[in-house]
Amino acid sequence: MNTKSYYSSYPKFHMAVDCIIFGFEEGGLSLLLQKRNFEPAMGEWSLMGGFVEEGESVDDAARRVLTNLTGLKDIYMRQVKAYGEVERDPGERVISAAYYALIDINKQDKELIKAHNAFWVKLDELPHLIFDHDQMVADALSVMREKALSKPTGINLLPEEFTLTQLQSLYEAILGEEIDKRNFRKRIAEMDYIEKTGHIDKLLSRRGAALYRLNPEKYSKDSKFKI
Amino acid sequence: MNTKSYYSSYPKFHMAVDCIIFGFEEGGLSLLLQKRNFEPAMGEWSLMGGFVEEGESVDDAARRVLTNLTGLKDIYMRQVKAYGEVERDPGERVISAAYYALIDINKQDKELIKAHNAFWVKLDELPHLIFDHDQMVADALSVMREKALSKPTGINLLPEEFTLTQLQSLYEAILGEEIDKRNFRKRIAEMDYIEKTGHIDKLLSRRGAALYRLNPEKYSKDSKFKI
DNA sequence: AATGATTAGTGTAAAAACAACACTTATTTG
DNA sequence: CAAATAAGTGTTGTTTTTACACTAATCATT
Repeated sequence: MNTKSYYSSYPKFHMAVDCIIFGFEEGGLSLLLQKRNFEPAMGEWSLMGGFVEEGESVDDAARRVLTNLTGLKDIYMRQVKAYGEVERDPGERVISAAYYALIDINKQDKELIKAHNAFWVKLDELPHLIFDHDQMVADALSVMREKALSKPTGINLLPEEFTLTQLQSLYEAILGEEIDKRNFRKRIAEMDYIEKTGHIDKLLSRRGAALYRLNPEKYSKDSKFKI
Repeated sequence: MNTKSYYSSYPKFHMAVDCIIFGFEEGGLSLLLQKRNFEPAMGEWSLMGGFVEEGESVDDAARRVLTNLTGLKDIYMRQVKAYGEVERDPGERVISAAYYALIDINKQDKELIKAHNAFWVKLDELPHLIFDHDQMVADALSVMREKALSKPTGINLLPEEFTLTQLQSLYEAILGEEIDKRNFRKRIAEMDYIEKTGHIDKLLSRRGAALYRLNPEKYSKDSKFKI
């Protein structure tokens, strides 16, 4: 019996991924958006997306789209959910899985971004996006913030060794709110896998600041983290 | 220009839904599983699934599968995520979105279930499931429990008017752990949208117990709920 | 009528977590 | 040597969470 025939009577659909690419810089997050210079919805703003290819997992498609646009590889991406309304894309039916990523706003291939007519837009200045992309962004933000509260998130955007001020800025950007410095440091001090390296940074401040790193040997999925 | 042609060069995929149907009864949750009497993976255990049809949203496909199996309509279902590994179904490539639902284990169409060769299995006695269905169940449980901690969940499984003991049993089943009675009642007392009706249940206990109901007019998405 | 069984209903106190808050220190620059 | 800058540090009050045990009402049994 030919196993390829079990499902042949069922319909097939275009499957896409849409990437919510958050860019971190001191002061807040931005989103990498595309001003569409192609149909459909030419001239409007949208997330960066792409179609899943034969023989490619949906996760891999998301990674490919991210790499094509930014040149970055091996970036943590997480699926938010799939969006499957019939008319979500008015052109033709497409089911799309949304993924988010968080990257350093200064570490991507500017040429590639320009070639795709993509721009960084601050989170609090977002234009209206096509289709259900506004919803995708809202969902992704909520998932990412939820995660950031209970797992170290985005530490890979900082240098290998970082100051607590840098770490706090990262968290303030992700959460979109200010954090009390003393309370923040108290909480970090409880996590033994974020450890002082003994090195001192002399570039970011006059006084100098202790450098820390995340010790991957001490960190596991069950390690406690609470901001 | 024919809008139907924008995407025509991209591949298409079978799109399925898999339903994690939790059944509530005093004492714990069960899962409605299918002992497959068809290929592929005949004889093995799996979630109840189905293919998305032309002109049908993915959400609607999940609702249809639930209705076909249980006879139940208008049940809250929530998507967990989409699963898109290339080889996840060894027969042929299928992308699947997982949805969970929580229903009353005594309120479904037993004939339909029998016709589908489906059975209720206690959560702590689950067999190994085919493909990535174990992962789907784990993910769904985690999403549902997360939700139950911050939103009233499953109250529709109780009678219109219910006792606090019933509500506590529901929550103990969902969370899979015992809850302190006094602390539980204290927390419920803080939610003004769960209100005493003034009626007394005389069936479930000798003493009789005050009946409560969820007042939908007082309840909104932003209402506080914390177990 | 009294006893036993069953489930409903109730409060307190200790511990832990969280939130608010301001000054001193080290260093560089002018 | 004064000014500027960012790092670093504790305490206190408030809120939240947890642990814990007895009385009340009713029905069934004898």
